[in-house]
Amino acid sequence: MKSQATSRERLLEAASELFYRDGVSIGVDALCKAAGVSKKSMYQLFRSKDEVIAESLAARGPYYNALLLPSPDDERSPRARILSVFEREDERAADDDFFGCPFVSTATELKNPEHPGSVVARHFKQALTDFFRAELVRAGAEDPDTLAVQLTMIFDGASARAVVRAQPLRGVGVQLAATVLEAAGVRDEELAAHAN
Amino acid sequence: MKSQATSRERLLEAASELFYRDGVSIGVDALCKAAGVSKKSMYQLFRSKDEVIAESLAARGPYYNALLLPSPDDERSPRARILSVFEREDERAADDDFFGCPFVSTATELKNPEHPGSVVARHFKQALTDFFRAELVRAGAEDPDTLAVQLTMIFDGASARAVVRAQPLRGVGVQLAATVLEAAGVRDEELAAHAN
DNA sequence: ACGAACATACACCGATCGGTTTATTCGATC
DNA sequence: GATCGAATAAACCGATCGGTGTATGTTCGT
Repeated sequence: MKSQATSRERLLEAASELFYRDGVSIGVDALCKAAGVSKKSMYQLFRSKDEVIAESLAARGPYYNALLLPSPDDERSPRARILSVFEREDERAADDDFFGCPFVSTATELKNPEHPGSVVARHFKQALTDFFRAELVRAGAEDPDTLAVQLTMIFDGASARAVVRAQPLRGVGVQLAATVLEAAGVRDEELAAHAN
Repeated sequence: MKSQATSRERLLEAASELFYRDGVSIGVDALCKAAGVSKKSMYQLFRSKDEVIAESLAARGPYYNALLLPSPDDERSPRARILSVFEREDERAADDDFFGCPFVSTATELKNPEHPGSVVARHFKQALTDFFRAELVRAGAEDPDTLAVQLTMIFDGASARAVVRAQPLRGVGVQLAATVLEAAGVRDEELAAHAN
C-alpha cells in the first residue's frame, strides 16, 4: 500500500500544502504527483480543481485553528487567551515558509468572492472572529462584536506585514492587540472581578 | 495613432488594472491585447513579464498614494490626516472591484519575496508607514515608529477583511485607528498645544 | 522618392493548463 | 483459477503559458 491515508486524504493534504506554498495556480498534474494519486482518481473523487481548492481549505481549517487558538481547558484569562493567538501568529510569521493566513491568501488569489474556496475562507475568518467575541463576552467587554472584528483586522494586518516581508518588528501585533484590549477595559483582573 | 499615450504607458496602465483585477497570472497575450500593443513591442520594452509586473506596480504606486493620502497642503491636524486615510480606504473597500491593497495582493500572489514585484510592494508599504510616522512626529507622539507600523497593520487588516468579503461593518477600521491614536495620546488639540 | 527604423500581425516554440480517455495492472471475491 | 472493480500510468484533447522569429506594412527624415 502507498500509505495509511486514503487517496482522498492524501490529496487534500498535498493540496493544502501546495496551494498554500505555491498558490492555487499550481497545476493538477503537480498536485496529483505530490499526493501519489492518479489524475483519474482525483477527478472521480472531486468534480473539479476548484472543488479540491475549497475542500482542502475546509480541511485545513480545523488544523489551522488548532495551531492558533488556545485549548478550551486553558484556564488563563480571556485577555491572555486572546493575546496568545497573536503571540503564536508572531512566531509563525517569522518562518520563511510563512505566506500569510491561508484563508486570506486564497481569497486574494481567487479574486471571485463567490468561488467555493472564497466561501470557505470567509467562514473560517468568521470562526476566528467568533473566538475573539466569545472571549470578550467572557471578559465583560462593552462592545464585543466590534472589538472582535477589530482584533481580526489586527490579526490579518500582522499577517500582511509578514507577507510583504517588512523589516521584522516582532511583537508589534501583540502589542497592538494589547493596546486595544486595554482601551476597551479588558484586563486580566476583569474576569476575576466579574466572577467574585 | 492609437492614442496619446506611448506604448509603454498604455502597457503599464493596462498591466496595473489587469494584474490587480485578475491577478498576476493573467497572460501576456491578454495583456498586450488590452493595451493595444504587440507582444513583440512589449518584449523590447521590457525584459520579461516579471519586469512588467514590477514596473506596473511601481507606476501604480504614486497614483495609489495620491488616492489615499491627504494632499500636503491639507491643513488639518495629523490625527485627522491619518484618519482620512482609513476613511478613504473604507470607501474604496465597499466597491465590488476592490481586491485589497494592490501591493499586498501582488506580494501574496508572487510568494517569492525577492521577486522584483515583491520588492516594489515592500517599498510602497514602507511609504505608507513613513507617512504615518511623519504625521505622528508632527503630533508629538511618543513612539512614532511602532505606532506607524501598527497603523499600517490596521490598514492592511481592514483591506484583508474587505477581500474575504466579511459582512461589511463599515467604519470599524477608522474606529480602530482612532482608538489607537487616542491610546497614544494623539488628539486634535495636541498639535496646537505643541505649536503654542 | 528613397531607405532606415519601427510597429504591427501572426506563426511558431516547447511546456503546461484543466480535464478525458484508454489500456493495463492489481487485489479481492467467488 | 476465473472474474470483476478499482486504481494506475500515460496518451490525448484544445487552449493557453512565456517568449521568439518572420514577414508585412507604416512612418519618418532626407
